Amino acid sequence: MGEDDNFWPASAPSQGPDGVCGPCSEVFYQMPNGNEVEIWNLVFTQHNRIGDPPDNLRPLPSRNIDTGMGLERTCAMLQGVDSNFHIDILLPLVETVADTCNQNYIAGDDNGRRIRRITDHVRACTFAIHENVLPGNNEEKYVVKRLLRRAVLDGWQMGIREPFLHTLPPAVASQMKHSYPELAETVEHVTNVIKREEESFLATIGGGLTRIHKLFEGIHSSGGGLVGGEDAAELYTTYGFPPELLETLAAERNCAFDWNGFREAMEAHGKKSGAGTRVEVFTSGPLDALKKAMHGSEFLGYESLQTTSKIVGIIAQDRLCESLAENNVVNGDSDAQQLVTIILDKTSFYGESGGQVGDIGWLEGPQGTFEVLKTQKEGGFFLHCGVLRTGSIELGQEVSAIVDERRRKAIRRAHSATHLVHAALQHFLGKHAVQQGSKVDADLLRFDFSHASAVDHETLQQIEAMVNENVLAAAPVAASLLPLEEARHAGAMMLFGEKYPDIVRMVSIDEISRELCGGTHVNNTGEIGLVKIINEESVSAGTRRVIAVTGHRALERFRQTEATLTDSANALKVPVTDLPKRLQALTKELKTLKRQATTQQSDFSIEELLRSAEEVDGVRIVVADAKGCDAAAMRHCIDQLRRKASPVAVLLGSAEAGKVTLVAGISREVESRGISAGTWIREPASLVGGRGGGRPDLAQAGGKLSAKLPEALAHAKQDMRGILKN
RNA sequence: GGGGGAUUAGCUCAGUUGGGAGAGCGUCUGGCUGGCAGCCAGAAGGUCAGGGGUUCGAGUCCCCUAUCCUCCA
Repeated sequence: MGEDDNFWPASAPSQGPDGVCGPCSEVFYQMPNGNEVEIWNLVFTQHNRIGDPPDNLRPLPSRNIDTGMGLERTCAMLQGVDSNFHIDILLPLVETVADTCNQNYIAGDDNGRRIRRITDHVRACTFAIHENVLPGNNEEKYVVKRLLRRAVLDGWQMGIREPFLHTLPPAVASQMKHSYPELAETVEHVTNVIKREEESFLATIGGGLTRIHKLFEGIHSSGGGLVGGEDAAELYTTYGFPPELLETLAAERNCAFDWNGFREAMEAHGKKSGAGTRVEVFTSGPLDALKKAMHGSEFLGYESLQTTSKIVGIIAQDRLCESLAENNVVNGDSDAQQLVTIILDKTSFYGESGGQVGDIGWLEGPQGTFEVLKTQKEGGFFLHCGVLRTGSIELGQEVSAIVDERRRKAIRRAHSATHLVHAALQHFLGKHAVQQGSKVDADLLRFDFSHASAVDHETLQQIEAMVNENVLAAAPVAASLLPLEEARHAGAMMLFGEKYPDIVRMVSIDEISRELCGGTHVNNTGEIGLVKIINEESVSAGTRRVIAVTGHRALERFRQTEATLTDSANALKVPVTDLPKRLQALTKELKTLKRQATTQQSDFSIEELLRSAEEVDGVRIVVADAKGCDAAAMRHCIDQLRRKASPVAVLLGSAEAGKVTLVAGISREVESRGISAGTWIREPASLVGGRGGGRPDLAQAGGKLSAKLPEALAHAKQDMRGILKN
């Protein structure tokens, strides 16, 4: 057989993709009804495909046999049923789904397929959410979201308009309880997550429906009977409105749906999105040579902050070099170009990882000093990035590698505080509030965790109180190395998606917290000093973020706040405690004054203006300098004139330091003679060096030549006389 | 990581050649009223997400930032 049938991935040699591949043997079973089912595939992985043929299959250094047998397919075979969904542990679930959807399950029809899809998706999502993979916007989270939405859509197409998926996880948990009893523990949480996602998607559909109504109106008014692929793709990519649903709605209105156009548009979108430049931050070229020579640097930073180490690598401008001489010395600030990387055989510098920032410090050699500005970790190597400050250094020299102790201590405080915050969040919000991301800097920590809604002020205070209670308790902090299984047994916090080695490092804070963590910590929580949560916010749907400060930074913050308060109180000449009351009174007063000012301004002289009015052909013309009024006040004034003295044509202007504002308004009777305020105002506006326009009944303009205002007003008056006489 | 969109009253949202910030619901006041969203009249409530730019003039156009939604990887 050819590469089409007998190769994995199918047709890989000629069509790709690049990568490992090989010939395979597929095992088929013929069902009693004559259908053939593939139940097993054996892949003899032996090639690395590079580029197009010919001669594009290179041998792999080590070959292997990868084999997979479909468990459910085999069950179906052994149980003599025609589908995975009809085996003993899945059929009951299929039937439960059918009940929930008010359907009789008929395997062969459209709804049968929908019911099976819902069954599969809700089962997958129950497990995923149980493992704390929540529906979200990227990577595995996005997969969960798509599965849920597809299932809701299937429900919608069977006439369901309410959330229903969330009623199913208990059935999944009970069906699977023999092998996965732990599902029962989280089933309530899973239910809530699914319900929220369902509601969100139904809202998306609802919101899209009005938009789609407009779309159909457009299609009908232009006489077309086709929903364009572009439109469908825009609705989908922008608002998440599923094309299948749009097609159904189109059919109801006798419109066809352009699937080809849709797929083309989606492909274009995929290309545009995928075209994002993914630059390698660190080209490991020069490191590769080192990696061949040695395994990595030894890390001693848990025990000490200073080592005597040998320089084993120097990388400058992306190349390995022998030495740095005096012409490499940098004074003052350095840019990224000038950064040099030093690699030592052993070091106490912590390399940025696990959210904890790298250390800074100094390397002191016999002929020179090197300032380490950041430390990164690449493979097993610690990269000391920085600049040469004095003298010279060269490969093979011994240096004193000294970590900035004050900063390291601040980082340790923040890191241990992070563990305390994590524990407190779980205590008050529930087990689901697990870490999603974390950044630990000097006396500053940022912690993202799963939680649906904002944490209210009171709860946040309780969390902060508990953290500080644990600080005051001066609890001992200890780290130990132990097998992964033992750590799991001890109840250590582990994160989904993290790959842990067989031997892990567990950081325990008394009985308060146990986490697998490679970071550096205080010996005793009392060293943290104080933890102050300064912010709580949303990162994206389902994820919240808290930011907290510790130690010196906490103290600094209190000082600043205090200074701000004192300054404000001094400015208002009241004691600090009276500030809120005083401010409230002031804003109220300000508001009243403002209102008084505008009303006084606008009816400054309605009567006077009317007296100066000139009547032409039954219309009163009012043109005046409204000294000091802004546009809003003049509009108000025009309103009043129109109300009191129609028919009337009004043009007011005011000038102030290099700025002229004109407003013109005419009453309805005047407008009906074909006269427009917008046209009227044009000439005077150009006289003051500006332009203007507006609606027929009200127009606005402005310019810069304030000295020309009288001339412009005179012109306007003359103009209106002329217009009215015609 | 990248593409598209959104952000206007307490809530749901209107607001197009750029020219007077609106509706419904809710709140408050007064009056009418025999009910389950009772009726009428009136009022309060807005830094149009924030910042910059273009313009005589920006909720509206351009740029940046923040947040949320959405699709792709």
